[in-house]
Amino acid sequence: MALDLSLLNPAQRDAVMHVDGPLLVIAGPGSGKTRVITWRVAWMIEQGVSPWSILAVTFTNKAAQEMRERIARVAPSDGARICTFHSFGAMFLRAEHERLGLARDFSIYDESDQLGLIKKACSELGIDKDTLAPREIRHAIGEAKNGGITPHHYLSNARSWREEKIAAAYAKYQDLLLGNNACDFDDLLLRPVAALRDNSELRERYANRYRYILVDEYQDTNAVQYELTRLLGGTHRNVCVTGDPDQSIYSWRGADITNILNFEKDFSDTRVVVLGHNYRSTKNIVSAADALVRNNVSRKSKDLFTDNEAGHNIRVVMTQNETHEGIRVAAIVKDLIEHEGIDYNDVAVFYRTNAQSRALEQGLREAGIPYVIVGSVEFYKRKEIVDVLAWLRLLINPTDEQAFGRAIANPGCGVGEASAAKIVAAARARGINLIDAVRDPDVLALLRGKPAAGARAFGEIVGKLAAMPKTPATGIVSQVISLTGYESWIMRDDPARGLERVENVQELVSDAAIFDETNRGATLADYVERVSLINDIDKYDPGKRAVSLMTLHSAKGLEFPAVFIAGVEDGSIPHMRSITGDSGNLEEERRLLYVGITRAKRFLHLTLARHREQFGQSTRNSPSRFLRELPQELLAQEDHTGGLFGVGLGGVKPAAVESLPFDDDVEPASDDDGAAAPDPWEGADTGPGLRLLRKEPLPAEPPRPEIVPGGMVNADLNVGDRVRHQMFGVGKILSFTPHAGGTRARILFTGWGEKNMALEYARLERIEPAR
DNA sequence: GCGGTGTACGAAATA
DNA sequence: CGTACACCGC
Ligand SMILES: Nc1ncnc2c1ncn2[C@@H]1O[C@H](COP(=O)(O)OP(=O)(O)OP(=O)(O)O)[C@@H](O)[C@H]1O
Repeated sequence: MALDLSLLNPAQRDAVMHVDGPLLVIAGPGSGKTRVITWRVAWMIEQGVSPWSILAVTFTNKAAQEMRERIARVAPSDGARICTFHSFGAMFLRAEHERLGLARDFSIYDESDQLGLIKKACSELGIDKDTLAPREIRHAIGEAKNGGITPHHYLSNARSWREEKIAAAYAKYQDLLLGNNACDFDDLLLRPVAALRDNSELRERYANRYRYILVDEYQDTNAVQYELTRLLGGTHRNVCVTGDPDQSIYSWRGADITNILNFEKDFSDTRVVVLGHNYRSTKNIVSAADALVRNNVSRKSKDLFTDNEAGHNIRVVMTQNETHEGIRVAAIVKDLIEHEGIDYNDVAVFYRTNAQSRALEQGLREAGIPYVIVGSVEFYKRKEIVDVLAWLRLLINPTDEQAFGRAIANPGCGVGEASAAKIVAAARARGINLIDAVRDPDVLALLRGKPAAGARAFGEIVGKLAAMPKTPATGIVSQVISLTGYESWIMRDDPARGLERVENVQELVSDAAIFDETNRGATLADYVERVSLINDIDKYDPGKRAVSLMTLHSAKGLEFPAVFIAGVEDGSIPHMRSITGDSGNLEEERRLLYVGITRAKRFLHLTLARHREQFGQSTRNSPSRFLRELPQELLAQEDHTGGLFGVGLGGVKPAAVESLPFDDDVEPASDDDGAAAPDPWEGADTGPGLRLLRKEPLPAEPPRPEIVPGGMVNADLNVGDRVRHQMFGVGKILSFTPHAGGTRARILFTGWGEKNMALEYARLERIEPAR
């Protein structure tokens, strides 16, 4: 148990043994930062610091989990809080919910919940979603929240009609969140920060509780996380932050690299430790990474070196398309396993976007290579899972209208959007929650026919579920599935993929079971909270021998003996949006590749596909510009395209490829560009020829038909008339559209937004225009 | 009003 | 290609 500090180098030891006062550890990749953090915590505990007073914040749940385990192995660390910023926020809000006017079991809204709420806000405010896209509003709100700007603030700074609308939507959105007893991800940080800032008693209490604070990946903290760190640690100043400006890859999420650059100013007398000795990778890999990142101009130069052997060259594998890329990767994996003593576990494949995993998976699968997707296209985001979770969320927080809407629609029970809205409105009006509302005879009396029967059935089920014990979580989860008949509904609703989706639902039950197992005494609320904060699922079989697939972003902090980076092409790495758009940040793309490269211990492969299917059509790609920045003598190029990529990268002719195990492939003859010739199509489409073909601006749209065709009962309605609707109240007619068997009217209702309805079904009542 | 169906549009990364 | 949503029939 005792720590053997001789296993650390002098710089690492300095950092580990620094207990009181601010500490900044700038750690190059593979320099033992993780080791330093875990040992430092262990050291503090050994020095008599109570684990209870330690707060270690990591960036991902995976990192938190790993750190918890590693610390537990070297010190009795029970009681230390090791978590992400967001779970700290959630914990804080739960503990302080009362003083913050929040229900204890508030819901945590993810992006799609947010979008739903924003749409609702727009609709209630009469904001047309074609003029102002809900996504844009969400983006604006996110940005505002990251900068700590309140709706009120936003409005007073609004410079345009557009910004005023966004301000209104922001305010409404915030209201709706409140009404639903919900927080979005940003609120999980913002609300604690506001509370700690405004309440010194609270701040002192928390600062006293957490007398030692560690923040990992500090280069990727945003303004709010920075504020939180200062609020908690500003007084006692026992704050240790670790990070590497060269590995900052989250600026798109508001991460601000100046947080780490200014740490020394924020905390005077900071002890600074720089770790530059890489213990992870071969010389060739370290040199390549170092050469690459030196191309970043806005960067403080920093040394990265290693005593490890030179190792193998970096293989640059050029393939024809993404399928071919998958096949080649699989072939090399097989070769590594057969000839290099590498195990499946030792191999990782990284890519820029989740969508790229498909072809790689296929290649591995067809070669019989086991793999796992780490942080996959999030399990908890699949429709069938979201549906079941909506039921769970509703049971925990019966004021959650988003959850209610989803639960009542899935499985479909004959209650549509409008009837659901009616129940919601009735609940609001009566000040009761949604579960009570849907079981209230007076509320049910507002509906008739199919919706009424459906709502009654729904109410019975949800009532039964609400009465059940909420511990353990698994019981309720399976009850939801069986009582709602969810699985048979899926099979009926989507026969093609029904089976797969049923399996996913089953997997959710196992996930809950694992949760119950590892968190004895935890409730359904705990499970729902965890699910809201984590988007990856506990796999059954963590020790499974398998190749890991993940995005470059989720690779941060990990290491593997053999690494593949797929799609090293312009447009992918760097991503298209960073090349074209002005918001793009090429340096961050370079850092992303840097992070990927430095995950490799011994074998590194960069693969390229000449063609890639995107949106159903083929694109042609050039090698990543970053390849030219790597020392060419460290690269071993392998062309499996028959010269489709043209001349070698960086102007160096491809070296005669060493005899490779895969040369017996039949390569289709190159049917297009020859080796040195420029692509015949490239550059041409920007020529003047095409510009002449540009379409003339479209003629202005013909005026909409103003008058109702067809002799309906309501035929005397006109655009602009005010009408009353049974459910939506008073509204104004915007337009009519003829359709088979009658007429539809687009009507703007106050408080409900725009609705499109068939006149023969909507029992509209005309109100005399007030003249 | 509900639910089925056709189509227009769209995906960078994560808590 | 896959999905979200607008549209239309009942
Ligand atoms: N003093 C040391 N002597 C030998 N090996 C070490 C030493 N310190 C760390 N290592 C090894 O170096 C590797 C990288 O360490 P670690 O994962 O802590 O790096 P890191 O700085 O967290 O990397 P990154 O910032 O890239 O995530 C690990 O395999 C670790 O065991």
